[in-house]
Amino acid sequence: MRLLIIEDEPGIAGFLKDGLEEEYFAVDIAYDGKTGLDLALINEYDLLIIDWMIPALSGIEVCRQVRKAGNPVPVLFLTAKDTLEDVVFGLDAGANDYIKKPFEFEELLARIRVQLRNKNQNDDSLSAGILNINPVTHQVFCGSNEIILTPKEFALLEYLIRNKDRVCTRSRIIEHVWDIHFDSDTSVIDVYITFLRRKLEAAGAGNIIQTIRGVGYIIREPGVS
Amino acid sequence: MRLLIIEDEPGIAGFLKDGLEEEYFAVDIAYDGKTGLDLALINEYDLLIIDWMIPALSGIEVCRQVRKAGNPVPVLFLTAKDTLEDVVFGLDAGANDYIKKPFEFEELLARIRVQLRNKNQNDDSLSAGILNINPVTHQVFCGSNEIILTPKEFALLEYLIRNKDRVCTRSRIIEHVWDIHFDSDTSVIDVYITFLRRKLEAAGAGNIIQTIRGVGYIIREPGVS
DNA sequence: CATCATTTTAAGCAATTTTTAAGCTTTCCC
DNA sequence: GGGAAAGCTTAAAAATTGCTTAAAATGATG
Repeated sequence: MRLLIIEDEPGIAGFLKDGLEEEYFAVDIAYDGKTGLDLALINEYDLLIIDWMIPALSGIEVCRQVRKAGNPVPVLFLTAKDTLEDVVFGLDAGANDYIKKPFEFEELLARIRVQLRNKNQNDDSLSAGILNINPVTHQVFCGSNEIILTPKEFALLEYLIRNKDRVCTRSRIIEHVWDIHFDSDTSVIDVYITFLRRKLEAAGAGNIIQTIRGVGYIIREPGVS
Repeated sequence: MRLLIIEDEPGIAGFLKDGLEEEYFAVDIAYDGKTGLDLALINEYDLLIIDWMIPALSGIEVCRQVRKAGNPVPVLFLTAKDTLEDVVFGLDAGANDYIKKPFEFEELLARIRVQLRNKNQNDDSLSAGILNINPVTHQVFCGSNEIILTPKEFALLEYLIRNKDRVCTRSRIIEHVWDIHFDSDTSVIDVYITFLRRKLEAAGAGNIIQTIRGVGYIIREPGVS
């Protein structure tokens, strides 16, 4: 899951990036509104976290421009302000939620999960067939027995399942799971697909990851055509 | 909708103008190529109808100059000629469609409508009849069942559908899908058309790719003549 | 600092896609 | 109807892509 943080205070930005990367998000940072808007329009993020007070272009203006471009990405506002008018103003500009500074990291995480969950109209746990994964505890179950995955393995599987029944292209996987944005001839994806397939197969999930040659991979929900 | 007719025979020009104005088009007429080109460059038309044989500047030259100026306005050629070379020549010069004289007014009207409709198609998913393709996920559906295509097959189908109801010449296909810009006597296109037809037929889409002998191929939206 | 788990790189092999080439069929014009 | 040109089909060669494995790099932990 790929996030963009638009925040001018390096301390807060760095703290957020570290904390979110520990939760296996791919995180980009922009230190002013203009850069942030450019990044948000060029790349495809799963969530934007925008500070209200930032240089070059206000957070609210960034949000408005993103919406104007027809981009429905969830937006979470970070704000010191808390008067009702300001909140209304922000939500009218197209924000999905806001959180007041100072905030608990746990609360931020919870609100991020809410937004990402809304995206797929699912509850907290994601599933595909017999497979069940929990993004909060980072656990994976095949029926009743747990599959132990490394962080990268988990991130890849989570991305595939969040986008189940859709083809995930190699470039999108490398962007959203590895946060690599330039062309490269790495073969990490192949290797991790092999790792995942081996563990899933051993746990009795069968081979649910299908290859779309020349394009990418897909996990299909069985029985739903 | 504003049209420009470039046609030297006053009889035909007048007949077209009257008929099209009855259909609520705004119609300008130029009686020679030079005047027509000036008008086309100065004003903003939604469609140009150009006769092949006109004084001062040939129709094909007008078309080429318009394209050279970066103007993407749809161009419909009126031609008495119907040898293959001439049609190829015209389409390569940037024309979108052609109609042979003598023609039925109804047919001309239908072709005009096709061009104007194509103009405002900004939708993310492309379709032709029962067929639906998604350029983002590289998936193709015939109704509800998916058709698995290789990358080149997909690229070819996408190009044909993006240009549906327009003739796609072999040279344009080889340029846009294969990125080959020099003449070559390859027969890859034939082979891939065969591949595509076989897969589409098997999926129940019928034979929607029509051959225009000596020119290229076209996918027509059913229900539009 | 040494150890262990995780991640990345690289290389050989296998499978699929793409291209080439040849023979066959259809269409068009004389 | 006959010949030529254009398109269709098929099979096999060439090129590309993906899979797998092992080993090297990285990072975390005591």
